[in-house]
Amino acid sequence: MSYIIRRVKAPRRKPTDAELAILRVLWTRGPSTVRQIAAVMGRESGYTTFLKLLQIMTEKRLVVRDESARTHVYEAAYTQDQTQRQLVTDLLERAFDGSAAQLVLQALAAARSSPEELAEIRKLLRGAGDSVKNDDIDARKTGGSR
Amino acid sequence: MSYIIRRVKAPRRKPTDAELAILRVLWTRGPSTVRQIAAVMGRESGYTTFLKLLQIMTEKRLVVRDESARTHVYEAAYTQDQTQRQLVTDLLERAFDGSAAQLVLQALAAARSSPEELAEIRKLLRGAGDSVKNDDIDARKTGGSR
DNA sequence: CTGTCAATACGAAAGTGTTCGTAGGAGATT
DNA sequence: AATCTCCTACGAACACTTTCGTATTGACAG
Repeated sequence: MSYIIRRVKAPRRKPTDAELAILRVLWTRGPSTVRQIAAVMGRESGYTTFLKLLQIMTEKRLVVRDESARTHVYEAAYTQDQTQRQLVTDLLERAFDGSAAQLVLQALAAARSSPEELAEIRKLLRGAGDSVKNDDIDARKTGGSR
Repeated sequence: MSYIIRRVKAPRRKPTDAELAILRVLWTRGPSTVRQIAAVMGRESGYTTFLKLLQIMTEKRLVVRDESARTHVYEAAYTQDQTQRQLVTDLLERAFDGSAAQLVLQALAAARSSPEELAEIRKLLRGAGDSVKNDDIDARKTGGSR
């Protein structure tokens, strides 16, 4: 007798480009309908495209769907922090051999950070001391983004 | 009269997963043959897969092929630094709204950096002063990676 | 009840990425 | 020359992502 191996819970792949774009809307706007998302993205025409994507994302458990009302409301299943960390971890091992220092270096070079940002990063490093605890960092929030 | 728009030079897309894996081999080993790459990756069986990928990468100008000998030798077209920066830039705007500070934060949280790495990052920040010049950073080299 | 509007569900098409089987050529060995 | 081995070239198959056309359903006004 042979068994078919069935994956009970998807291994949580990283979101694709289009999916990430939608997640960004959900993170900034909060729970939203398909139409709202399409509107924010300035593609009112491609309504069904977003619907389809959100259906797929629901299957992948990237978003949670509230079906109580006739018009469904979607919400990101993971916080922006969680997803960002996942993506950074992925990039770290795919292209940086796990060297966070090298990645930080490239980030600074790529973004030409403002003095404010540099100061903030210094503060974070100082605060982190010598061992970084994830929860500490989760609690902290960065003020302005650009 | 109407003209067909022809893209003369591909806009240099970012390497895919499989492509990046091959590039990593080329960066560490230097110019290599298909067989060498397949061997390093422990997939001697999938020889033609790597050959195909390298042919595609040659078209995309991700690698340069030396055809002078019967057995071709491939070399990365861009340095690891250049590619890393491209990938970081991409991630930065796709998932971090351009906030380098936030990305640095997540990198530190994700990697649980060693004290040595943290010290190194601090040094880089100090050296960077208030405005980061890319060339400065290019010149500098990080010692150990993990 | 019936028509209309807006929303979901579904599937097909097009593009890209990855794997692999097969063909054919060049050089070495017998 | 015939054969064997290693190499490149090529195309097909498969999976995944994105887009879009069409069908169906539910709510509601008339």
